[in-house]
Amino acid sequence: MPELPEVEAVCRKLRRDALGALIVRTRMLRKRDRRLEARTRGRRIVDVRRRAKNVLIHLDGGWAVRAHLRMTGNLYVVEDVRLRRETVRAYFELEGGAGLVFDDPRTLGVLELFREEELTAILDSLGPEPLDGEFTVERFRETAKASRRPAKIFLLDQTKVAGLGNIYAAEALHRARIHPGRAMNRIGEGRLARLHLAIVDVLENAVESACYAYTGPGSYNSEENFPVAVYGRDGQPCPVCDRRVRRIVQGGRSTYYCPGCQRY
DNA sequence: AACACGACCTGGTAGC
DNA sequence: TGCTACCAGGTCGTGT
Repeated sequence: MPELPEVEAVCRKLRRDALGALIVRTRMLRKRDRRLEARTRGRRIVDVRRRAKNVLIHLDGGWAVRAHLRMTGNLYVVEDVRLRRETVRAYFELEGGAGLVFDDPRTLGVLELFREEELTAILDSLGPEPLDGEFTVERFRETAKASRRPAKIFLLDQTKVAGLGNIYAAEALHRARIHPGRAMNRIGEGRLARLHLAIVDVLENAVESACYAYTGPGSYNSEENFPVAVYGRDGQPCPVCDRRVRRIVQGGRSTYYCPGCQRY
């Protein structure tokens, strides 16, 4: 489910609710996660950070948990760890009875334990963070020039820009008025700069509404929280020009765009 | 380098 | 009501 803004919201909530907490017990309900049980017990959560769509839970002693929520994952703290949802895949029982829960109905998410040094090596392959200074127009232009891929596909590549997913890639292209099928290296300087700005704007707005509105599973990206212009609005009028939004398939996934606003 | 596909999984919903 | 088919916010690996 989550793209950068939702993952950011998750991280902020975890910092608020779990920072400094001691993990007294860990229960992994899936075999493939069991490796984490022994090594997380008795450790304290010293930091929670985000890199791209990864949630990084730093523990004392130089360990870190990398959580990737993929399509349906969610991480949150419950006051009473004994109150459990069906779809919970893992929980870290915290000192005092609260629980840090990894909820993941579709079980596509990832939980991994690393030494801090290993973690940095893995995260280094990701592209620049769009809301940090490292995502400059120059850098964006350079990678764009080197790629003939359609814009939408390019934006989903986490080594080019970190954190965009299917929704915000579509929204950024709409805001920049660029057709999702346009080859990256054929977009002119001005429009490229516009796209760069659109990515930052869309994500900043979405972070704001995600952090404000995100309260638990299934509750984000509803129309009130983040008014999408095109995503999921096949056949409905574009809020800018009133033409009907279209759905196409790129790389096996839906792309929504407005044929009126977004030109090649 | 790009593309097409399948794999990983479960659940919701539209249509018959 | 009950079945089927298709859809889903992500990523990785394989083959062409």
